[in-house]
Amino acid sequence: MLSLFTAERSAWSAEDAAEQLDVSLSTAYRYFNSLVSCGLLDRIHRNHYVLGPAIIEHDWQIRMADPVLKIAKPVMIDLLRGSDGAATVLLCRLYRQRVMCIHQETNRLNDPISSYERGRPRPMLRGATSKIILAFLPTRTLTNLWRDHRDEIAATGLGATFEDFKATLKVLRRNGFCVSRGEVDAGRIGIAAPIFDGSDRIVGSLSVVLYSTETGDRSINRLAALVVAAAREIVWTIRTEPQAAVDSDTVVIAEQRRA
Amino acid sequence: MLSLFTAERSAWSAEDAAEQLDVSLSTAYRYFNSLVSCGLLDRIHRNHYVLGPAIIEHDWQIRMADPVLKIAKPVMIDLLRGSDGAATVLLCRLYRQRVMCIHQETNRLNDPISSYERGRPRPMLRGATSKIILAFLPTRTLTNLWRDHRDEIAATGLGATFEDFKATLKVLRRNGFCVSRGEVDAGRIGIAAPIFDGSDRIVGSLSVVLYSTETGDRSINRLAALVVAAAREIVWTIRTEPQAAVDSDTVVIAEQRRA
DNA sequence: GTATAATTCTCATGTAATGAGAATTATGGA
DNA sequence: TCCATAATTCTCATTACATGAGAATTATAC
Repeated sequence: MLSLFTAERSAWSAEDAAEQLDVSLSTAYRYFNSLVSCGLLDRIHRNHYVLGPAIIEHDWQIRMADPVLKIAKPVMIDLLRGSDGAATVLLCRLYRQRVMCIHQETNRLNDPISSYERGRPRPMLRGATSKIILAFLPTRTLTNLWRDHRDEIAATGLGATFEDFKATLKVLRRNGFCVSRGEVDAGRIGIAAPIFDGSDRIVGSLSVVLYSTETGDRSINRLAALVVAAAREIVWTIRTEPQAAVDSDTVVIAEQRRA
Repeated sequence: MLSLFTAERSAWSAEDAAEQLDVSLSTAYRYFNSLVSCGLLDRIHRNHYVLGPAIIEHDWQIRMADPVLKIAKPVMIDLLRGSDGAATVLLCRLYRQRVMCIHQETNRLNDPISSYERGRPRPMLRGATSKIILAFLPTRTLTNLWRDHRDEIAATGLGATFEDFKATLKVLRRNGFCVSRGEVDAGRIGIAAPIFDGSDRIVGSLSVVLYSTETGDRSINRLAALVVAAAREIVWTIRTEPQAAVDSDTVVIAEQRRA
């Protein structure tokens, strides 16, 4: 039911929801009432239901206390310090065949470098942030992607055939990081490294976005190494200390490990 | 189930959840699996469940497309323009006997004036943002608040007896806005006006937070009038044009009405 | 490779959801 | 203030699903 609500359609009537979900009107009202009572939806006006305050509250909770973010944030802040000029560091993840930004740190608050925003779905096939994830996806998933998006894959230059596509990704995989130029936002360079879960499955990526005009090849190489190291640190910490991430001493522990 | 997850306890095991919810272990796993499959929860590690990516995504959707925010944002931006010096404009709402910030606009991105953050629960009894809401709560609700928080209410100076408490709120109500100094954040002044729903029930407030040192009495009076007018505009627009708020021309309509 | 904790599955029992449509309520306009 | 009407809630027979207990299976870390 919650997935009815999107940026394209932020409000629903009970009647429209009933039709969309193929349930009766009274069932739709029941669903709405149930979700309104726990705050996930809100009724702003007669027959207008929207996403509710519990979403906002839980998002704050994630920002404040999510174990993965607790680990990743200080690492991202360090990475930002290691970047010259304007930079944004992104932590993104795979979700629903899209790449979504989970957290960012930037040194340009007043003038955003990147179109990535927390929660915003981004293209799966463009940009270092996404391509480094692609590189580590299982073949089965790539097969599905190829079947559904072959024209777009070809258009991005990732490969005109499935074999080419896989070969391109294999190179990225061997490389361990990905550099892209202007694929999502013009005049930007993205450098990204993969983030894995405890079973070595790809779950996301860590990336830095910079202005092309401020970034030479020497910087790119230096930063790529920093990004890869930072991503590894995040992975390793999550893997070995998931419980510590829940505790309020996490930042201290992470700092000690880095020293 | 979702309400298990708070800033204080961001991760749960199935066993702890089962105990907390007074259900069997297999039922807890079922709940977890159901919520993980729709993205509201995530499993970050063996036996570690946290809030999931759907929350982040839906929060982005709210920020992008919520009908109330679409109406309120331009009004808040205008109000910010009418503020001298450092200022933050807050849109807050009542939720679960707390006041929660829904949106803010500030001219000090690098140096936050206010401890209010989107999604963060704030005190119900301190600060203009909350007190103007209190002023318009039904007596039944005030009675409950008095019963549960009488010492704190007295400590804030709102009233040593229930009658005093109600009298204080009546003054605020008559006033139509509230000014507070340093009640939530030291060295700050807050000026707030109420936001009502379509049936004239209090649902939130619009406020401006400023540095005390930058703000004289003349400014306060001028801004109070601006805040009250802005809040009224928001209320009126939501009430008369809820459908328009969903359409992408909302901002245009709101601008035309103000001209 | 293996012990063990975590997780999934099975099944009998118990509980809740659903749709259709009547009854009630809230709202906006005259 | 009144009233028509859309929105919402309620009722009830029917249908479907949830639950707990505990066995079976899987994943993980050493």
